[in-house]
Amino acid sequence: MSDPDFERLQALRDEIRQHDHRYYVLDAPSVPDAEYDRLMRELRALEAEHPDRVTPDSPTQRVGGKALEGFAEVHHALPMLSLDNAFEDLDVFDFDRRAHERLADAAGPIAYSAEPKLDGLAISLRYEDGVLVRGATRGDGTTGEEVTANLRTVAAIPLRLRGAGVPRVLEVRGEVFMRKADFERLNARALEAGDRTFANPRNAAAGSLRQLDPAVTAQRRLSFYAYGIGEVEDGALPDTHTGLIGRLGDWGLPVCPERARVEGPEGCLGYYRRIDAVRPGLPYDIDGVVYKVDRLAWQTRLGFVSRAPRWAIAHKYPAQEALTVVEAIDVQVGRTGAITPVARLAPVFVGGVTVTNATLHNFIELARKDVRVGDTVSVRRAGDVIPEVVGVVAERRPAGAEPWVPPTHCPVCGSHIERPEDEAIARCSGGLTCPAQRKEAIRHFAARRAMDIEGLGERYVDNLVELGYVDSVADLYHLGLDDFLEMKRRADERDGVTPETVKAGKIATQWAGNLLAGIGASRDTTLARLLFALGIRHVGESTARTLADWLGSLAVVRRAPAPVLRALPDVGGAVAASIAEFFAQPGNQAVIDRLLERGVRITDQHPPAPKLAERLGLAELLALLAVPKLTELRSRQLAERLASLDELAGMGLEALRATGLPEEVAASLAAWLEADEHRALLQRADALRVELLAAMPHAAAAEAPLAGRTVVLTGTLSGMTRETAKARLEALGARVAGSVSTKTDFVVAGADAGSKLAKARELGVTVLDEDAFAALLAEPPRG
DNA sequence: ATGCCTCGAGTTCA
DNA sequence: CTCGAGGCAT
Repeated sequence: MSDPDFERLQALRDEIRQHDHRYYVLDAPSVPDAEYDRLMRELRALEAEHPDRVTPDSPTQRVGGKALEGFAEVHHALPMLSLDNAFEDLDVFDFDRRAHERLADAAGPIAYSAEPKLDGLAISLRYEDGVLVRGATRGDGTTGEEVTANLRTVAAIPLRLRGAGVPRVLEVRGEVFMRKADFERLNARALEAGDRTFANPRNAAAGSLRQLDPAVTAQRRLSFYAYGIGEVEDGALPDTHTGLIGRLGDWGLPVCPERARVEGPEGCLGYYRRIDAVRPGLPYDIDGVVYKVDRLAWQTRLGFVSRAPRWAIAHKYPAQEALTVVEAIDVQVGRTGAITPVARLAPVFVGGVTVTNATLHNFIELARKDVRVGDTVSVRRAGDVIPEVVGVVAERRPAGAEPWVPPTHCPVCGSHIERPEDEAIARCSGGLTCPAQRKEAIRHFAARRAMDIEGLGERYVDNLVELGYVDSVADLYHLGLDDFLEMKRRADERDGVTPETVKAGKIATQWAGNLLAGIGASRDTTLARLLFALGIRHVGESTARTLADWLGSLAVVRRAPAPVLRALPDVGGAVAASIAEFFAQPGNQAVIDRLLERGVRITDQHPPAPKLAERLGLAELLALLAVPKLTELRSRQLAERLASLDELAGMGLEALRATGLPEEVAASLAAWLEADEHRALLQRADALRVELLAAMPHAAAAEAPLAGRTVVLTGTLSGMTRETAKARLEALGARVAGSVSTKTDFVVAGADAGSKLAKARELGVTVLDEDAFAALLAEPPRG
């Protein structure tokens, strides 16, 4: 390479770096884009002639070439922490007070470094001898993903640090985000190209950074601000956080210009309000501000609580809300008859989506908020998902707006609406005579987690019920092709759909065929699915499984009296009563008979679980009868004097006294036994008890590898669906729960895990990433 | 009695 | 996801 060429190469690189720095770090572009592009093109051409001169820190190396297979894991030597959250002023005062308590020698207010909390992705950048060698996402804080190739394409991230005093090894922590303007440009372009758009800048930034092809990342304009450091070797650093961030800026790293040094909690709150005021004008989205104890030596002394530092806290802004007008308040009738008021809203964009409906939960809640038709209300997406009405803007209430009057009768069937004294939810009393409840019951029956009838969507359920083809779920199983076609024809007629063409007829036939096949395929099912599908109140997937596992067969479940049901784990008085009541209805029994007659077949019935024996001892069952004053202790006493429950049914007050029970217990029991229905219950319960104990297999099944373990799934697994993961875990004997607590044995965290992961860390619960989970499934622990 | 912890049920939008 | 309510440990 000739010297002039080499000089030109260096000059080009320097100039481009200057422009990058001015544009991304100083936010003050010095040349038009076209000029910048020209420089880049020249550099690329020159480098193409001299491939041996291409260095990793050359600006051209930002745009990576080849797509990755996946991301490698990176272990963070110093974990990337999460922060505790403050939501109210009081939380900030508490935070400051705790810091003061641990820094007894701190005279006067503590100085804090305050900065906006950007809504982006936390990353770590490793510089060795000033050159970027590795970039990684935060991941779970301990282990992240290696995204160096993608981060290289982020122009705001210097590939080489400038200036003096750069440590030999320096890990920089900061946030990758997308500016509002860049986000809008990206979405506008996507819209033009017919691609899908991103809901918000955070999603766009996350999606862009996780691109396997760095060339895609390169086309998205991502930004970066440094806000801290990780590992450092061989380097001297300032002794305050403010000084540290200033130094990072000196070395060419972009840092947030809105930073401030404030004193005491009052200073923090002042900053919080100042930023809130300018928030709409900021070029990026934020979800709060962060305060850090400024003096680094003090940070060290304060240390950590589990995974969060005691020297920093994130002060969050309330979730973004938007104002809109209530056009109407409707009520919906759920499967259990629950009446839910829903606000119909003028469409409004909030939290990344357009909202037109928002739940008002129940009458009490609605009355408390006093929402009226015509009101201007504030709407937010609770937990960033489900829209809810936060409150009414009182000043904007139109004159003459009347308080909303809850209906007294079901809008669908006209039955009375009842609300038990101590419950918040009002219910239609119509039961299955109410078409709304019937539809919901059938839809529930057909749902994927229930009988899984493919092809039976909401519209068809509505039509089948409205036109009288289906009254109960059993009716689904005797309809034939012709019935479905006839129904469709009548539905079309009713809706005024144009006369059928030959082609339409063909499509209808195909639809009916598919539905018939779907219904047929659902006939073979499991006991748990069928029990869940029946829609018994208080019996969800989990309870249905408990019933199936412990009792083993439908025959037993359908005639189990409440006390026997109460012997099962997680089944108490309310649940047992609900189940027993369901099966006490002749109509429900008839539906089950018809289901079986029409070919519904339970494939997994088995004898009752052996472990049931210890829960169905005489004493245990006595306690489960729910006789007033008959405590567990007294039940045990009584049981010792009895050979069977039958015997008890024949006992009067005298005989009971003779067993040594205290007078009032004996009296209470005698009174209870007077009722015929109670004696009948006693006998039924005892008969089933004896039968179950006799039917029980003696050999205990081998212990499953994960028996007794509770697992929680969170985030998105790339290798399998949540359903599959759940099934695999359950096959190993584990229980899959929905929320993390101290009882959770471990959490499986996929990508973009949220609050559950945070909670797991807070509680110190073991977290498995996807690889570890795969390993566990491949080789379960023995025993 | 009290306070977790889980489950059930209802919910929105793309 | 969030709420209420049921179950159960303390």
